[in-house]
Amino acid sequence: MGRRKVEIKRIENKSSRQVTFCKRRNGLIEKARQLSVLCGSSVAVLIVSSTGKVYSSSSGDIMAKILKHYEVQHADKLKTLDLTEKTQNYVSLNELLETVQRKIEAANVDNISVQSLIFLEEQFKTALSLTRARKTELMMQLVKSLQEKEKLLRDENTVLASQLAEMGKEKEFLETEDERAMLLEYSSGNNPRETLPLLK
Amino acid sequence: MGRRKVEIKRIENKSSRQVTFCKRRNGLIEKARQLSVLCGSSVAVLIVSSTGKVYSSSSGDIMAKILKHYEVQHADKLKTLDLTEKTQNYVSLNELLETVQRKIEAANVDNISVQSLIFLEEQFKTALSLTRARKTELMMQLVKSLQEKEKLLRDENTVLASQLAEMGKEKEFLETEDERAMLLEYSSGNNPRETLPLLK
DNA sequence: ACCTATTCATAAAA
DNA sequence: TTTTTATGAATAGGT
Repeated sequence: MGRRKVEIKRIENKSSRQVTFCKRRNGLIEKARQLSVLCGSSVAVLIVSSTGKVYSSSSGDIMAKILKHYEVQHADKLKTLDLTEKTQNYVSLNELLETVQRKIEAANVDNISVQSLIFLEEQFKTALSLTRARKTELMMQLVKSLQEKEKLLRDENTVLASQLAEMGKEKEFLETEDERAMLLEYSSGNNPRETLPLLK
Repeated sequence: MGRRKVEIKRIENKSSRQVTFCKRRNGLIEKARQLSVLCGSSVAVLIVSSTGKVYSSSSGDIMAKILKHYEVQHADKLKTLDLTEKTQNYVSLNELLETVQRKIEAANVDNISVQSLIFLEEQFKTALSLTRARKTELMMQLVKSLQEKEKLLRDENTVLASQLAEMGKEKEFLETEDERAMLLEYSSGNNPRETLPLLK
Protein backbone atom coordinates (compact mmCIF):
# COMPACT_ATOMS: atom_id res chain seq x y z
CA MET A 1 0.00 0.00 0.00
CA GLY A 2 2.39 2.57 -1.13
CA ARG A 3 4.22 3.63 -4.19
CA ARG A 4 5.41 0.08 -4.55
CA LYS A 5 5.12 -3.31 -2.97
CA VAL A 6 7.46 -4.05 -0.06
CA GLU A 7 8.73 -7.45 0.98
CA ILE A 8 8.08 -8.29 4.62
CA LYS A 9 11.64 -8.49 5.86
CA ARG A 10 13.76 -6.26 8.01
CA ILE A 11 14.30 -2.81 6.45
CA GLU A 12 18.02 -2.31 6.42
CA ASN A 13 18.09 1.43 5.83
CA LYS A 14 17.93 2.89 9.28
CA SER A 15 16.05 6.09 8.55
CA SER A 16 13.42 4.52 6.35
CA ARG A 17 13.00 1.81 8.98
CA GLN A 18 12.39 4.56 11.50
CA VAL A 19 9.83 6.24 9.24
CA THR A 20 8.07 2.97 8.54
CA PHE A 21 8.06 2.12 12.22
CA CYS A 22 6.38 5.39 13.07
CA LYS A 23 3.72 5.09 10.39
CA ARG A 24 2.93 1.45 10.89
CA ARG A 25 2.91 1.80 14.64
CA ASN A 26 0.26 4.49 14.39
CA GLY A 27 -1.61 2.42 11.84
CA LEU A 28 -1.59 -0.65 14.05
CA ILE A 29 -2.85 1.26 17.05
CA GLU A 30 -5.59 2.86 14.99
CA LYS A 31 -6.62 -0.55 13.64
CA ALA A 32 -6.73 -1.86 17.16
CA ARG A 33 -8.98 0.99 18.20
CA GLN A 34 -11.28 0.38 15.26
CA LEU A 35 -11.56 -3.32 15.97
CA SER A 36 -12.38 -2.55 19.54
CA VAL A 37 -15.10 -0.07 18.65
CA LEU A 38 -16.62 -1.89 15.70
CA CYS A 39 -16.86 -5.25 17.38
CA GLY A 40 -17.13 -4.36 21.05
CA SER A 41 -13.98 -6.26 21.81
CA SER A 42 -11.09 -5.39 24.03
CA VAL A 43 -7.76 -4.93 22.39
CA ALA A 44 -4.35 -4.22 23.76
CA VAL A 45 -1.28 -3.54 21.70
CA LEU A 46 2.23 -3.45 23.07
CA ILE A 47 5.13 -2.33 20.93
CA VAL A 48 8.75 -2.11 21.91
CA SER A 49 10.92 -0.43 19.31
CA SER A 50 14.36 -1.75 18.48
CA THR A 51 15.71 1.13 20.54
CA GLY A 52 13.79 -0.08 23.58
CA LYS A 53 11.06 2.51 23.67
CA VAL A 54 7.69 1.13 24.74
CA TYR A 55 4.44 2.13 23.08
CA SER A 56 1.12 0.66 23.92
CA SER A 57 -2.56 1.13 23.68
CA SER A 58 -5.40 -0.67 25.25
CA SER A 59 -9.07 -0.27 24.76
CA GLY A 60 -11.97 -1.35 26.84
CA ASP A 61 -11.67 -3.44 29.91
CA ILE A 62 -9.20 -5.89 28.50
CA MET A 63 -7.32 -6.53 31.70
CA ALA A 64 -10.51 -7.22 33.58
CA LYS A 65 -11.65 -9.53 30.80
CA ILE A 66 -8.42 -11.42 30.79
CA LEU A 67 -8.74 -11.86 34.52
CA LYS A 68 -12.33 -13.04 34.06
CA HIS A 69 -11.15 -15.47 31.43
CA TYR A 70 -8.53 -16.64 33.84
CA GLU A 71 -11.10 -16.92 36.60
CA VAL A 72 -13.21 -19.22 34.43
CA GLN A 73 -10.17 -21.25 33.42
CA HIS A 74 -9.30 -21.75 37.03
CA ALA A 75 -12.74 -22.28 38.51
CA ASP A 76 -11.81 -25.93 38.98
CA LYS A 77 -8.76 -25.08 40.99
CA LEU A 78 -10.81 -22.96 43.35
CA LYS A 79 -13.13 -25.91 43.98
CA THR A 80 -10.32 -27.81 45.61
CA LEU A 81 -10.16 -25.21 48.35
CA ASP A 82 -12.34 -25.51 51.39
CA LEU A 83 -15.58 -23.58 51.50
CA THR A 84 -14.44 -20.78 53.76
CA GLU A 85 -11.35 -19.98 51.73
CA LYS A 86 -13.37 -20.31 48.55
CA THR A 87 -15.79 -17.64 49.61
CA GLN A 88 -12.98 -15.35 50.62
CA ASN A 89 -11.26 -15.88 47.28
CA TYR A 90 -14.35 -15.05 45.32
CA VAL A 91 -14.91 -11.88 47.23
CA SER A 92 -11.39 -10.60 46.91
CA LEU A 93 -11.13 -11.60 43.26
CA ASN A 94 -14.33 -9.82 42.42
CA GLU A 95 -13.25 -6.75 44.32
CA LEU A 96 -10.02 -6.89 42.42
CA LEU A 97 -11.74 -7.10 39.06
CA GLU A 98 -14.02 -4.22 39.88
CA THR A 99 -11.17 -2.05 41.00
CA VAL A 100 -9.13 -2.86 37.91
CA GLN A 101 -12.08 -2.08 35.68
CA ARG A 102 -12.81 1.21 37.39
CA LYS A 103 -9.23 2.34 37.28
CA ILE A 104 -8.87 1.51 33.60
CA GLU A 105 -12.09 3.28 32.73
CA ALA A 106 -10.99 6.31 34.68
CA ALA A 107 -7.55 6.62 33.16
CA ASN A 108 -7.42 7.66 29.54
CA VAL A 109 -3.68 7.55 29.42
CA ASP A 110 -1.83 5.49 26.90
CA ASN A 111 0.68 2.93 28.06
CA ILE A 112 -2.09 1.12 29.83
CA SER A 113 -0.78 -2.35 29.21
CA VAL A 114 2.43 -1.78 31.04
CA GLN A 115 0.58 0.18 33.65
CA SER A 116 -1.83 -2.68 33.95
CA LEU A 117 0.94 -5.06 34.78
CA ILE A 118 2.20 -2.66 37.38
CA PHE A 119 -1.29 -2.03 38.61
CA LEU A 120 -2.04 -5.72 38.67
CA GLU A 121 0.86 -6.36 40.95
CA GLU A 122 -0.21 -3.54 43.17
CA GLN A 123 -3.73 -4.88 43.30
CA PHE A 124 -2.57 -8.30 44.32
CA LYS A 125 -0.39 -6.77 46.94
CA THR A 126 -3.36 -4.82 48.20
CA ALA A 127 -5.59 -7.86 48.03
CA LEU A 128 -2.97 -9.75 49.95
CA SER A 129 -2.90 -7.07 52.62
CA LEU A 130 -6.67 -6.86 52.78
CA THR A 131 -7.04 -10.59 53.04
CA ARG A 132 -4.38 -10.69 55.67
CA ALA A 133 -6.07 -7.93 57.60
CA ARG A 134 -9.51 -9.54 57.31
CA LYS A 135 -8.27 -12.94 58.36
CA THR A 136 -6.32 -11.45 61.22
CA GLU A 137 -9.38 -9.56 62.34
CA LEU A 138 -11.51 -12.70 62.28
CA MET A 139 -8.97 -14.73 64.12
CA MET A 140 -8.38 -11.96 66.61
CA GLN A 141 -12.11 -12.03 67.31
CA LEU A 142 -11.89 -15.74 67.92
CA VAL A 143 -8.91 -15.29 70.20
CA LYS A 144 -10.69 -12.51 72.04
CA SER A 145 -13.76 -14.64 72.61
CA LEU A 146 -11.56 -17.48 73.82
CA GLN A 147 -9.81 -15.10 76.18
CA GLU A 148 -13.15 -13.87 77.51
CA LYS A 149 -14.20 -17.46 78.01
CA GLU A 150 -10.97 -18.01 79.85
CA LYS A 151 -11.60 -15.02 82.11
CA LEU A 152 -15.08 -16.28 82.95
CA LEU A 153 -13.68 -19.67 83.79
CA ARG A 154 -10.98 -18.17 85.95
CA ASP A 155 -13.56 -16.04 87.77
CA GLU A 156 -15.67 -19.11 88.18
CA ASN A 157 -12.70 -20.94 89.58
CA THR A 158 -12.10 -18.11 92.01
CA VAL A 159 -15.71 -18.21 93.16
CA LEU A 160 -15.60 -21.97 93.57
CA ALA A 161 -12.32 -21.76 95.42
CA SER A 162 -13.66 -19.14 97.79
CA GLN A 163 -16.82 -21.21 98.26
CA LEU A 164 -14.58 -24.10 99.17
CA ALA A 165 -12.61 -21.91 101.54
CA GLU A 166 -15.83 -20.61 103.02
CA MET A 167 -17.05 -24.13 103.58
CA GLY A 168 -13.69 -25.04 105.01
CA LYS A 169 -14.02 -22.26 107.54
CA GLU A 170 -17.54 -23.30 108.37
CA LYS A 171 -16.33 -26.79 108.86
CA GLU A 172 -13.72 -25.68 111.34
CA PHE A 173 -16.56 -25.04 113.69
CA LEU A 174 -18.37 -28.26 112.96
CA GLU A 175 -16.02 -31.13 112.33
CA THR A 176 -13.78 -33.25 114.57
CA GLU A 177 -9.97 -32.92 114.51
CA ASP A 178 -9.64 -36.10 112.42
CA GLU A 179 -12.10 -35.04 109.78
CA ARG A 180 -10.40 -31.65 109.47
CA ALA A 181 -6.97 -33.18 108.91
CA MET A 182 -8.32 -35.38 106.13
CA LEU A 183 -9.89 -32.46 104.37
CA LEU A 184 -6.78 -30.31 104.46
CA GLU A 185 -4.70 -33.07 102.97
CA TYR A 186 -7.12 -33.55 100.11
CA SER A 187 -7.40 -29.85 99.45
CA SER A 188 -3.65 -29.19 99.35
CA GLY A 189 -3.20 -31.94 96.78
CA ASN A 190 -5.77 -30.42 94.46
CA ASN A 191 -5.51 -26.74 94.95
CA PRO A 192 -6.54 -25.16 91.61
CA ARG A 193 -4.03 -22.34 91.83
CA GLU A 194 -1.25 -24.86 92.18
CA THR A 195 -2.22 -27.08 89.26
CA LEU A 196 -2.67 -24.57 86.46
CA PRO A 197 0.80 -23.68 85.22
CA LEU A 198 -0.62 -22.37 81.93
CA LEU A 199 -2.19 -19.43 83.63
CA LYS A 200 0.99 -18.08 85.11
CA MET B 1 -11.61 -0.30 2.45
CA GLY B 2 -14.54 -2.21 1.22
CA ARG B 3 -17.58 -1.76 -0.90
CA ARG B 4 -18.43 1.29 1.10
CA LYS B 5 -17.16 3.41 3.91
CA VAL B 6 -18.05 2.30 7.40
CA GLU B 7 -18.38 4.53 10.38
CA ILE B 8 -16.22 3.50 13.28
CA LYS B 9 -18.95 2.66 15.75
CA ARG B 10 -20.29 -0.57 17.12
CA ILE B 11 -21.75 -2.81 14.41
CA GLU B 12 -25.22 -3.67 15.63
CA ASN B 13 -25.91 -6.63 13.34
CA LYS B 14 -24.56 -9.58 15.21
CA SER B 15 -23.47 -11.75 12.33
CA SER B 16 -21.77 -9.02 10.36
CA ARG B 17 -20.06 -7.94 13.56
CA GLN B 18 -18.80 -11.48 13.95
CA VAL B 19 -17.51 -11.53 10.36
CA THR B 20 -15.84 -8.16 10.72
CA PHE B 21 -14.29 -9.22 13.99
CA CYS B 22 -12.77 -12.27 12.40
CA LYS B 23 -11.41 -10.38 9.39
CA ARG B 24 -10.06 -7.41 11.27
CA ARG B 25 -8.62 -9.56 14.00
CA ASN B 26 -6.58 -11.48 11.46
CA GLY B 27 -5.65 -8.23 9.77
CA LEU B 28 -4.48 -6.68 13.00
CA ILE B 29 -2.36 -9.67 13.93
CA GLU B 30 -0.80 -9.76 10.45
CA LYS B 31 -0.03 -6.04 10.68
CA ALA B 32 1.59 -6.63 14.02
CA ARG B 33 3.75 -9.36 12.55
CA GLN B 34 4.76 -7.14 9.66
CA LEU B 35 5.70 -4.25 11.93
CA SER B 36 7.75 -6.60 14.00
CA VAL B 37 9.63 -8.01 11.02
CA LEU B 38 10.06 -4.81 9.03
CA CYS B 39 11.30 -2.72 11.92
CA GLY B 40 12.87 -5.27 14.23
CA SER B 41 10.52 -4.36 17.01
CA SER B 42 8.64 -6.48 19.51
CA VAL B 43 4.91 -6.41 19.22
CA ALA B 44 2.20 -8.03 21.29
CA VAL B 45 -1.49 -7.95 20.52
CA LEU B 46 -4.16 -9.06 22.93
CA ILE B 47 -7.75 -9.32 21.78
CA VAL B 48 -10.72 -10.39 23.82
CA SER B 49 -13.89 -10.82 21.79
CA SER B 50 -17.21 -9.65 23.15
CA THR B 51 -17.96 -13.32 23.84
CA GLY B 52 -14.90 -13.51 26.06
CA LYS B 53 -12.60 -15.51 23.82
CA VAL B 54 -8.97 -14.44 24.01
CA TYR B 55 -6.72 -14.14 20.97
CA SER B 56 -3.21 -12.93 21.08
CA SER B 57 0.02 -12.79 19.25
CA SER B 58 3.41 -11.72 20.33
CA SER B 59 6.65 -11.50 18.52
CA GLY B 60 10.13 -11.36 19.84
CA ASP B 61 10.99 -11.09 23.48
CA ILE B 62 8.40 -8.46 24.23
CA MET B 63 7.34 -9.67 27.66
CA ALA B 64 10.92 -9.89 28.82
CA LYS B 65 11.51 -6.36 27.54
CA ILE B 66 8.42 -5.04 29.19
CA LEU B 67 9.31 -6.67 32.46
CA LYS B 68 12.80 -5.16 32.24
CA HIS B 69 11.25 -1.80 31.52
CA TYR B 70 8.92 -2.32 34.43
CA GLU B 71 11.69 -3.38 36.75
CA VAL B 72 13.61 -0.16 36.09
CA GLN B 73 10.54 2.07 36.37
CA HIS B 74 9.69 0.71 39.79
CA ALA B 75 13.00 0.60 41.54
CA ASP B 76 12.00 3.86 43.22
CA LYS B 77 8.60 2.71 44.35
CA LEU B 78 10.03 -0.25 46.14
CA LYS B 79 12.22 2.07 48.16
CA THR B 80 9.19 3.66 49.81
CA LEU B 81 8.20 0.39 51.46
CA ASP B 82 9.33 -0.44 54.96
CA LEU B 83 12.34 -2.63 55.41
CA THR B 84 10.62 -5.90 56.26
CA GLU B 85 8.15 -5.71 53.43
CA LYS B 86 10.88 -4.42 51.18
CA THR B 87 13.01 -7.48 51.70
CA GLN B 88 10.08 -9.78 51.12
CA ASN B 89 9.11 -7.90 47.99
CA TYR B 90 12.56 -7.94 46.55
CA VAL B 91 12.85 -11.64 46.95
CA SER B 92 9.46 -12.48 45.53
CA LEU B 93 9.66 -9.89 42.77
CA ASN B 94 13.07 -11.01 41.66
CA GLU B 95 12.08 -14.62 41.78
CA LEU B 96 8.98 -13.79 39.84
CA LEU B 97 10.85 -11.87 37.18
CA GLU B 98 13.44 -14.57 36.83
CA THR B 99 10.86 -17.29 36.51
CA VAL B 100 8.87 -15.32 33.98
CA GLN B 101 11.97 -14.62 31.97
CA ARG B 102 13.05 -18.23 32.03
CA LYS B 103 9.61 -19.36 31.00
CA ILE B 104 9.59 -16.90 28.14
CA GLU B 105 13.02 -17.90 26.94
CA ALA B 106 12.08 -21.55 27.09
CA ALA B 107 8.74 -21.29 25.35
CA ASN B 108 8.69 -20.24 21.74
CA VAL B 109 4.94 -20.44 21.58
CA ASP B 110 2.78 -17.55 20.63
CA ASN B 111 0.26 -16.36 23.16
CA ILE B 112 3.01 -15.37 25.50
CA SER B 113 1.37 -12.18 26.64
CA VAL B 114 -1.70 -13.88 27.98
CA GLN B 115 0.27 -16.70 29.43
CA SER B 116 2.53 -14.30 31.21
CA LEU B 117 -0.38 -12.42 32.66
CA ILE B 118 -1.98 -15.61 33.81
CA PHE B 119 1.30 -16.81 35.17
CA LEU B 120 1.84 -13.53 36.94
CA GLU B 121 -1.52 -13.75 38.60
CA GLU B 122 -0.87 -17.32 39.57
CA GLN B 123 2.37 -16.31 41.19
CA PHE B 124 0.64 -13.69 43.26
CA LYS B 125 -2.12 -16.07 44.17
CA THR B 126 0.40 -18.60 45.28
CA ALA B 127 2.15 -16.00 47.36
CA LEU B 128 -1.21 -15.05 48.81
CA SER B 129 -2.07 -18.65 49.63
CA LEU B 130 1.27 -19.31 51.22
CA THR B 131 1.01 -16.24 53.37
CA ARG B 132 -2.53 -17.10 54.33
CA ALA B 133 -1.57 -20.64 55.15
CA ARG B 134 1.31 -19.52 57.29
CA LYS B 135 -0.77 -16.98 59.16
CA THR B 136 -3.61 -19.43 59.61
CA GLU B 137 -1.22 -21.99 60.96
CA LEU B 138 0.20 -19.55 63.49
CA MET B 139 -3.20 -18.36 64.60
CA MET B 140 -4.51 -21.86 64.78
CA GLN B 141 -1.67 -22.67 67.13
CA LEU B 142 -2.73 -19.76 69.31
CA VAL B 143 -6.35 -20.85 69.23
CA LYS B 144 -5.35 -24.40 70.05
CA SER B 145 -3.35 -23.30 73.07
CA LEU B 146 -6.25 -21.17 74.24
CA GLN B 147 -8.59 -24.11 73.83
CA GLU B 148 -6.24 -26.30 75.85
CA LYS B 149 -6.15 -23.64 78.52
CA GLU B 150 -9.93 -23.61 78.47
CA LYS B 151 -10.12 -27.35 78.88
CA LEU B 152 -7.79 -27.23 81.86
CA LEU B 153 -9.92 -24.54 83.43
CA ARG B 154 -13.09 -26.51 82.83
CA ASP B 155 -11.54 -29.60 84.38
CA GLU B 156 -10.45 -27.48 87.27
CA ASN B 157 -13.97 -26.15 87.63
CA THR B 158 -15.31 -29.67 87.61
CA VAL B 159 -12.89 -30.70 90.32
CA LEU B 160 -13.77 -27.66 92.41
CA ALA B 161 -17.46 -28.25 91.92
CA SER B 162 -17.16 -31.87 92.98
CA GLN B 163 -15.08 -30.82 95.96
CA LEU B 164 -17.86 -28.43 96.87
CA ALA B 165 -20.44 -31.15 96.44
CA GLU B 166 -18.28 -33.48 98.49
CA MET B 167 -18.06 -30.92 101.25
CA GLY B 168 -21.75 -30.28 100.99
CA LYS B 169 -22.41 -33.97 101.54
CA GLU B 170 -20.03 -34.07 104.45
CA LYS B 171 -21.84 -31.16 105.95
CA GLU B 172 -25.16 -32.92 105.73
CA PHE B 173 -23.91 -35.16 108.49
CA LEU B 174 -22.47 -32.39 110.58
CA GLU B 175 -24.52 -29.24 110.48
CA THR B 176 -27.80 -28.28 112.06
CA GLU B 177 -31.03 -27.95 110.07
CA ASP B 178 -30.75 -24.14 109.99
CA GLU B 179 -27.17 -24.07 108.72
CA ARG B 180 -28.00 -26.60 106.04
CA ALA B 181 -30.92 -24.52 104.70
CA MET B 182 -28.71 -21.46 104.43
CA LEU B 183 -26.04 -23.35 102.56
CA LEU B 184 -28.46 -24.81 100.02
CA GLU B 185 -29.86 -21.39 99.24
CA TYR B 186 -26.40 -19.95 98.65
CA SER B 187 -25.29 -22.87 96.55
CA SER B 188 -28.31 -22.83 94.22
CA GLY B 189 -27.74 -19.16 93.47
CA ASN B 190 -24.13 -19.68 92.49
CA ASN B 191 -23.99 -23.07 90.94
CA PRO B 192 -21.14 -22.94 88.43
CA ARG B 193 -22.88 -25.12 85.88
CA GLU B 194 -25.77 -22.67 85.83
CA THR B 195 -23.73 -19.53 85.43
CA LEU B 196 -21.53 -20.38 82.49
CA PRO B 197 -23.69 -20.10 79.38
CA LEU B 198 -20.60 -19.81 77.15
CA LEU B 199 -19.71 -23.38 77.76
CA LYS B 200 -22.96 -24.84 76.55
C1' DA C 1 -14.85 -19.37 2.70
C1' DC C 2 -14.35 -16.64 -1.62
C1' DC C 3 -14.97 -12.47 -4.71
C1' DT C 4 -14.26 -7.77 -6.07
C1' DA C 5 -15.47 -2.88 -5.79
C1' DT C 6 -14.03 0.33 -2.92
C1' DT C 7 -11.83 2.48 0.81
C1' DC C 8 -7.71 2.66 3.51
C1' DA C 9 -2.83 2.49 4.64
C1' DT C 10 1.38 3.65 3.48
C1' DA C 11 6.02 4.02 0.40
C1' DA C 12 8.39 7.48 -1.55
C1' DA C 13 9.31 12.12 -1.75
C1' DA C 14 9.43 16.53 0.34
C1' DT D 1 8.02 13.83 12.43
C1' DT D 2 4.28 14.98 9.34
C1' DT D 3 2.16 15.85 4.77
C1' DT D 4 1.34 14.71 0.07
C1' DT D 5 0.23 11.63 -3.41
C1' DA D 6 0.35 7.42 -6.05
C1' DT D 7 -0.38 2.81 -5.34
C1' DG D 8 -0.78 -1.64 -3.08
C1' DA D 9 -3.46 -3.82 0.73
C1' DA D 10 -7.41 -4.66 3.48
C1' DT D 11 -11.97 -5.40 3.71
C1' DA D 12 -17.53 -4.59 3.28
C1' DG D 13 -21.07 -6.53 1.17
C1' DG D 14 -22.58 -9.96 -1.62
C1' DT D 15 -22.49 -15.07 -3.04
